[in-house]
Amino acid sequence: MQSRIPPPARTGGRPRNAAADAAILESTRQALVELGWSKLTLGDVATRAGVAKTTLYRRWAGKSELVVDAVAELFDELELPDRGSLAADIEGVVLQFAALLGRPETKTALMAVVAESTSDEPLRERIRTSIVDRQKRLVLAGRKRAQERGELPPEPDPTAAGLTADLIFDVIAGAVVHRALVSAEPVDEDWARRFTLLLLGGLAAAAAQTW
Amino acid sequence: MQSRIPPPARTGGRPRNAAADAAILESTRQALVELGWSKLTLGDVATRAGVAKTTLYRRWAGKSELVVDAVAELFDELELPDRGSLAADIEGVVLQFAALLGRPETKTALMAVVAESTSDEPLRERIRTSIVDRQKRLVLAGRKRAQERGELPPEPDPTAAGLTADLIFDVIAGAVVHRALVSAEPVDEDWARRFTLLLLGGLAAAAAQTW
Amino acid sequence: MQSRIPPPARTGGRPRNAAADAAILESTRQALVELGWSKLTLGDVATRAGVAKTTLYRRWAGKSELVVDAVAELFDELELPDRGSLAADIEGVVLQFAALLGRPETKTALMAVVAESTSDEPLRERIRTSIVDRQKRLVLAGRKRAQERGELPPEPDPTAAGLTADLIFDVIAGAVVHRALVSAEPVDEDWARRFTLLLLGGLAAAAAQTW
Amino acid sequence: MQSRIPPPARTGGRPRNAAADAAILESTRQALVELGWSKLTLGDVATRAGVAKTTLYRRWAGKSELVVDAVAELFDELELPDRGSLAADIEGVVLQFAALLGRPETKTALMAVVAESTSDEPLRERIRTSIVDRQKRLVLAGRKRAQERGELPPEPDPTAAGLTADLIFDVIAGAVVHRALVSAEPVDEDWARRFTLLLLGGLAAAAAQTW
DNA sequence: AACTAAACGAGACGGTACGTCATGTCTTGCC
DNA sequence: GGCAAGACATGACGTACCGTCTCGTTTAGTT
Repeated sequence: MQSRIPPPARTGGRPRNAAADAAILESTRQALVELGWSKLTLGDVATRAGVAKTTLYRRWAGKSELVVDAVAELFDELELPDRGSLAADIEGVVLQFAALLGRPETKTALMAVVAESTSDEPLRERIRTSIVDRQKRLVLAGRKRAQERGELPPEPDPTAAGLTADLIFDVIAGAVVHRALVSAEPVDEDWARRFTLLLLGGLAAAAAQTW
Repeated sequence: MQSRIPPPARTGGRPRNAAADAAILESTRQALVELGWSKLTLGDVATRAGVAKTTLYRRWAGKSELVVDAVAELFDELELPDRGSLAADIEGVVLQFAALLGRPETKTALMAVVAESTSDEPLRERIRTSIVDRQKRLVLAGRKRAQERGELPPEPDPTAAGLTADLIFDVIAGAVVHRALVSAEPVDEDWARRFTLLLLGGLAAAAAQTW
Repeated sequence: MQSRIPPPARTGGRPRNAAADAAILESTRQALVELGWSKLTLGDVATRAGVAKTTLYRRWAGKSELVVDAVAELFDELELPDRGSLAADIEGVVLQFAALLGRPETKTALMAVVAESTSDEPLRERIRTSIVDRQKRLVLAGRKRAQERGELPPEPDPTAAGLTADLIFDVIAGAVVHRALVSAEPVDEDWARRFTLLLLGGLAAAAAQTW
Repeated sequence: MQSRIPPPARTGGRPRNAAADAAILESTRQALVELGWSKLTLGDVATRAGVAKTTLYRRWAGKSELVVDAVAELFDELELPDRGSLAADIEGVVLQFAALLGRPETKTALMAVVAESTSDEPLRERIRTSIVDRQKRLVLAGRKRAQERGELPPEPDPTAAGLTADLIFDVIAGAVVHRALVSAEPVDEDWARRFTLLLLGGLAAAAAQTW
């Protein structure tokens, strides 16, 4: 995944300061918390990072690209906890994801860049690769683990398996995001339990059908 | 819900031009389609509407408020079709909602104002009353109709009923939005059928438990 | 002479603040004294004048145009003193002109805008009308007065008269500017006397020839 | 006169590339013609000369110094032609000087560096030695030759001689510059003849006085 | 029919941020 | 040590919108 503007083919010249990247991304998250998306300015980010505006523009094409990168780093910490059962694993992921969305930089930035991406195809692509697909791995890993535990039967048809995984993913991610950001209600243990119950029940019912 | 700035108590003076409101809202939607949220400017909207900037500011407090109103009008057309069964009704709502989200002005505006609302409580309130609650009513109406048909048992506990309705609502709206805007995959009849199957199966399983 | 950007044909709208013009021009001269031409910035001028940068750009196209106007105001104070004889009048004008060129805002600005004008024809035209031609009037007025006094014969041939006036003008203005700005030597009473002697002697000799 | 930054005392290391100097000065003149003073940038000059910016800064302190050197080279070609009489010699110098000022790089650069020099004493000094004094020598040489021819009497008082030479120099250089750059009229043979007539007549008249 | 008070268009205004550009310095690796 | 390449901090550029303001001009509904 390449979202920063790459340095020119190295034929000479002073190399870019690697520390600046980290400082810029951290400052971006900080500024997002304090100012929100629409009041965040690249000049301000540069100042916080102790870096010139030109340095920032040399590496990122604009506000959206920078924010996507800054937020994407946060999604690296998501992982599938092993809580012993499929239901518990799902609850764990839901709560972990909700905790991430509860952080002000994430909640503000995520919706804003998605909004921008509705009229910017490359940006949508970058969001998908940098952010969204990291979560999809969790769904696949969770199913694999459940199958190893014998909680789920092996899926013989790979096409149907992919469709189901996509559906599950949209349901989980969509419900949690909607609950947290649109309904603005807490995603607590109780909600996670009820949601997991609904999801697993639905999957069982669906598995009984011909898809 | 009143989001426009109200005219002063009428003691005389020229009344506001009612046609201007419609022109402004329509121009706002048009501009959203062409420019997206971040490049939409109020000056541009005023020009398109053939109206002075002052006229616009006399009636709305800012960009977010204006866009919420402009988009809210689109949600007026949502209604619960009677397709004969609970499953068919849900599929109908899903497809209707997806069709609305397919329009560029809706998709852009919805995510953008939600993003702004993460750091603007009054705005979130306005979004809830103008937009979100219009959808939630469909869930409630759908359940009522299903109970009348005998497809669902009456819910004796109003608290549990509310919790369930909220959960269903977050799942439906969240999944459709995520599919349409983030995954950027089509919400077609097939997807709607598979999603409905999952949802109803989950509800049945959940109803068998003590919530 | 029109060097400011004119306001649009008045059909409505808030009128320009006339006081701002004076404040801007005065601030420009002040900044020229302190900073010199190349370090003068329009943002700084705007700040000094207590005016927004946009106001400044609404009225002038750029640095050169602004400085020409600012300096041109200084040339309004030049006038032909009546000192009783042609020689004394010339000496008076020379000293007056030298005093003007001695002011730091004039000396810096004049050469700089002339330099810019070498690759900017409209600017040269503006300099000529706003600044240079004001001085040429002094030559014509001086000759007229000398003719009334009987010190010079009436000039029957208008073409030759024009040529002579242009030549005199280039000699006077050029010599004073060169002495003051390039040689950087004082234009004092002694120099003025010697220069006038040379000029009048030359004119008398030239008048004896067929031009 | 040394206006380039001298290389460090030679203790070893790679010597400077002498060809680069010529390329830089030539590129400077070229860029002056195309861009004018204010739009000329050192980075652009370096690129044209096929040289790194650092090389340029290693040798010159800034834009003014570089341009003075670039233009000074042009003044090397000035010389006093022997046309047989004082009047003809003066006309020849005037035309030669005018031809130099007619070149766009000269006219632009000369005024610009003089403007900068009004607030930069070392720069003025450099201009005087590199450029102005080259012209003044022509005045002195011309007088010497005229005295040898017997057209002018020997000047017994060296102080008065210096004063007169300075005055003549300011008058010639000033008038030609003003005619060419400010009035923007051609300095042709006719003008040169009329100007010389005026000057020589003035000198004769002045010589008749006690200075 | 005249009065009155607000709406309206136009556009100036003080601000703030934009994204670009030039300056003069620095760092790196090759000659 | 010179040199090409290019990153860097700095700071001005000229533009675009912001939201407010000041005009002169409608446009009702009173009186």
